[in-house]
Amino acid sequence: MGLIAKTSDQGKTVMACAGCPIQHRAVCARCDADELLTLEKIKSYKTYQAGQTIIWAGDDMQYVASVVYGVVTLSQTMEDGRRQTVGLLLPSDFIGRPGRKTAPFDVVAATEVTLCRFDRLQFEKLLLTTPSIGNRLLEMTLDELDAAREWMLLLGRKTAREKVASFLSILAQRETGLQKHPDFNEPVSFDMHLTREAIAEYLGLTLETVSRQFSNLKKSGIISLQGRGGVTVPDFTALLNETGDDADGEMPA
Amino acid sequence: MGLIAKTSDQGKTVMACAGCPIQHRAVCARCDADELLTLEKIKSYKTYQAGQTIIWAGDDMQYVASVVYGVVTLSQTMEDGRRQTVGLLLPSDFIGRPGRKTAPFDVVAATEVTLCRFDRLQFEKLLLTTPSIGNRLLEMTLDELDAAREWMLLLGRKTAREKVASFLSILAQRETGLQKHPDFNEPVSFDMHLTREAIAEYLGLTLETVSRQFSNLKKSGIISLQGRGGVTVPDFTALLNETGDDADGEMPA
DNA sequence: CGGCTGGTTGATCACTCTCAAGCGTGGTGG
DNA sequence: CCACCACGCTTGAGAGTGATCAACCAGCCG
Repeated sequence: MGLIAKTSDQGKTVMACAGCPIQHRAVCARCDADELLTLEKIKSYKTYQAGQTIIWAGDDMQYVASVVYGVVTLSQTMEDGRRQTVGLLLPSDFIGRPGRKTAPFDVVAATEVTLCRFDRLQFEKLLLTTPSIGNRLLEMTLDELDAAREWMLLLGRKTAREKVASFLSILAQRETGLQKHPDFNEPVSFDMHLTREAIAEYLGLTLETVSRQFSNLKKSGIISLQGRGGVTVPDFTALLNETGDDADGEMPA
Repeated sequence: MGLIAKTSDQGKTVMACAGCPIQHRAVCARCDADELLTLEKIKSYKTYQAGQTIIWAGDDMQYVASVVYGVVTLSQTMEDGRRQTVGLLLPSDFIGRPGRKTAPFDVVAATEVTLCRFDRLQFEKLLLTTPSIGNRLLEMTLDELDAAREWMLLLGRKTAREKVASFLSILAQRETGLQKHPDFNEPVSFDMHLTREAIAEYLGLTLETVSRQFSNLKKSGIISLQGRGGVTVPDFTALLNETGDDADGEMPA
């Protein structure tokens, strides 16, 4: 990917911020050269395998981090094993919160994941003196709050079919980087990365119901599947019609 | 309530920040005397009647605001009328977001509500120069994000009975200002303020199901009702056992 | 008194869950 | 090389929870 990267003697990958693929969307997006230099001093990269739990709910968090590659989920588990995924973090999203020592949720690598980590205490100190980070973090947190609230509508009110269609349309938009007015008539293809079980945990369904809805959408000609996570949407507008959302251009702001 | 208050000639109530009941929890909690003076210049109070919609989704937001008295809900509506409440704002909670011009959700006064409003543009300017506001707002937003994610577990995975019990326990804690280790054996009484319909919109249920679950909890001796919103919980631990959450001390941080 | 609003309760329906069997692909070892 | 197993996925049958439709009740106000 044309990154300036090398592997240090501790086995941790070191990259220059300059070549970072998420530099213009991450928490550091508005930092100037000096500030980036400061961040470089306290950052470290770490890669996790698919399925690995990065932090367990209740654990101490020594780091905050940005997702560089891969998909991370935040999940909650009830005593009897019921699980709900409460956040889906894609590259440039931020993990952790200044001022909180313990993790409120399980943080799980859904695919192979690379994080850009900052020591939490040093990051907190930096926040006090660097408004460009604090303001960007506030902005990202407000966006995530809006997204969480959108998701509450899905969880509380949508049917299984609408949930699956919404999931696919959101993934399609984020994965393919569709902008505000994509060509709705072009077929869209992408990879889901997630298992049926992970999808079910996110949608508040069982994996069987998710599977059935995929079959239904396939039967309706809304999507087609190519083994192991591949999806093609021949007509994106048709998919949007299945989500239950306002048909007309309510694209993410 | 012992407030330094008077009504101006425009019919708007004016209060000094000094006597404000939410001063130590609101967005201005960490402001010094000078900063409060600046805020006083751009603030105005406004009261709304129960049931009134303060802002419709999509409307321009001229103000951001703090809730001073009353209960405010944020809700989303689908084309066919399905509605989901995605936020319950109590006194000291913050409405609106810097940097966004239009409201993403309906903002509704569930009870009579008094807001302390700030002109949005002036507030945004203030944010750039006053880290004590920005940091407090970040903190509050992160708390709301955590709360929203807790609610996602409720919406996605809990049974109707667990939802109603969770609602009551949360309300009990916020309404009575219970601290981390309240006396669980003391009876707790409070007022729900919300109609069955508003509760149902928040819990992702129908009002009939909510009503039935109240009846069930009453039959089980978990709660008793005294007409028009009054609730008594004789044994708070018994209520917590019905929420599906970890029984042991998982109090909000 | 009658209408209105919010709440309760009942009967039935349907969507999703649960339990269970079966399929396909990829990996391992005899 | 093929048998076997493991894992993720699909599909089916039946059960259960909550939605829907509907009647009724209580308090309030004109």
